[in-house]
Amino acid sequence: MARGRTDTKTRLMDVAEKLFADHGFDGVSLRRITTEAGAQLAMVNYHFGTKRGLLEAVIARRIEVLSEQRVRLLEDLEAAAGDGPLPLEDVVAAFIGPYYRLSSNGGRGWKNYGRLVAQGANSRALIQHGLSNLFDPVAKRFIAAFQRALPERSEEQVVWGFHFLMGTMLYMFAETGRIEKLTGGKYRSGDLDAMYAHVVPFLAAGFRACEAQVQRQAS
Amino acid sequence: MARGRTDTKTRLMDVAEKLFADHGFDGVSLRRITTEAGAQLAMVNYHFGTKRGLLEAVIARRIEVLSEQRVRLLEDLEAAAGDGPLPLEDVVAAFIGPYYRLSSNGGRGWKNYGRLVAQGANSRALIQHGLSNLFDPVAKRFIAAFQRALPERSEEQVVWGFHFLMGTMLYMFAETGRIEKLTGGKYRSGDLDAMYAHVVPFLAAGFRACEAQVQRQAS
DNA sequence: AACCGAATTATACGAACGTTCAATCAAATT
DNA sequence: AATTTGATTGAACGTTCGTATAATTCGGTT
Repeated sequence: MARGRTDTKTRLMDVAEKLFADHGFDGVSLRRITTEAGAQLAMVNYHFGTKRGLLEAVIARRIEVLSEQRVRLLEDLEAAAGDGPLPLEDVVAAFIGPYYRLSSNGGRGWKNYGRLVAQGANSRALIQHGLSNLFDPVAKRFIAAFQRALPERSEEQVVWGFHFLMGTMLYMFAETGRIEKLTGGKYRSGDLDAMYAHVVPFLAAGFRACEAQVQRQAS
Repeated sequence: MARGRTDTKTRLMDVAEKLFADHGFDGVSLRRITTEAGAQLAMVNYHFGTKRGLLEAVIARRIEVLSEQRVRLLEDLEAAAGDGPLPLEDVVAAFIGPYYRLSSNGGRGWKNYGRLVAQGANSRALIQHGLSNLFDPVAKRFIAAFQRALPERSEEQVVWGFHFLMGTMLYMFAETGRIEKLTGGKYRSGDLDAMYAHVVPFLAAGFRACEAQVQRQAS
C-alpha cells in the first residue's frame, strides 16, 4: 500500500515497539497503535493473531539479529584463541558490542527496543513465557565463554558476574535519562559512546575482582 | 474493621505492590486489587485519590525507608573518615547494603517492591514524573561520596560507574529468575546472600578499573 | 475475462475499565 | 443522648478495551 514507506505489518511493529516501550504493554491500546501506524484496527489480529502476538513479534525480530551477531563474534574469538583462554575484554565486547552498535546506528527502533526489553526483562511474566527461549541459548554459550576466559575463577563467580553484566547492560540501553537528572545534564544516558568505552573495562575488572581479593587474603 | 490484620489503606498498598510488580501498572485493575485486599472498589480513590496515587504511595513508603538507611550509613562513613578518602567498598555497601538487608529480611513486600521498581526505573514515564525526586538527592550524595572514595579517578568515570551500579542493583533485586533458567536451577536469583557477597567487590573493582581506553567503533 | 486468495475495510459485540457519589456505619467528641 | 467526622458501602456513570466477522479491494494466475 502507499500509506507509508514500509508495509503494514512492519509499520505496526515499529509503532508498537515505541508505544510499548513508552507506556508498557497494557498501557497502550490496539486502537492507538493502529491509528499511529495508519492501519485499521483489525490488522493486528490479522497479522499477529493477538495483541501479545504483536509484542512477541516485536521482540523476536530484534533478538534474532542480536543473537546472530553475538554468536558470530564469539565464534571468531573461539577460532582465534585455539586451545588457549579467551580474552576477557573481547568476550564482554562480543556480548555487549553488537547491542551497542545497533542501538547507536541501527535506527530509532533499536532505542525503543532497548527501553522495552529493559522493562520486560525485569518482569517474570515475559521471561517465563517462551520469549526468553530466543535468548537463553546464546546466554548459555556466553557463560561458558566467560568461564573459558577466567579459567582460575569458580563457576559461581562467573555466573554472578554474568548476572551483574546483564543488569548493567539492560539499564545502559534503556537510556532512562536518570543520569541527566543526577548531573544536571552534564552526562547523558544517551551518550552510548562514552558509556561503552567505560563499561567494558568496568565489567572486565569486576569479573576478575573476586578472585583477586581471595588471592590477596591468601598470600 | 476485622477484615484483616492491618488497616485497609495498608492492605491496599501491599496487594497493589505485588500485583503491579507481577503485571505492570496498567495490567491490573482496581477491582482486582480491592477484591484481593478485601476492600471495596471505591476505597482506592478515597485513600489515594487515583490509581496512580496508589502507585506513588506504594513506592514512596519504601524509598523513604531505603533513603534514610542509606544516608545514615553514609554519614557514619563520613564521620569515621575525617578528612581522608572514604573506603570504596564501604560506600558501595552503604548504598546497596540497606536494600539487600530489607529485601532479605524485610518481608515479602520488599521483594515485590524490588520487582516493581526495576520495571519502573527503566520506563521514562515514572522517572520524569516526580517520583524520582524522592531518590535523586540521595543518589547525588552518593555520587559525591564515590568521588571522595576515588580521588584519582575522573568525575566521568565515577558517574558512569554509578550508572553501572544502578543497573546491577536494580536487576539484582528484581529476582527475575533468569539465572535459574540459564543454570538449570544450580544458581538462584533469589540467593541474595551469595549475590551480595559477590556484588560489592565486583562493583568496587569496576570503579577502580583504569580509565576507559578510547575505543573505535567498529562494525 | 473470470477467478482467486491475501490484504484491508468497516462495524459490531460483550466485557472490563477508572472514577464518582449519595447513603450508611462506627467510634470518638460534645 | 446527640453530634460530628472519617471510613466504608453499593451502585451507577460513560468510556475504552481486545477480538471477531462479513464485506470489499486488488494484483496475479488461469
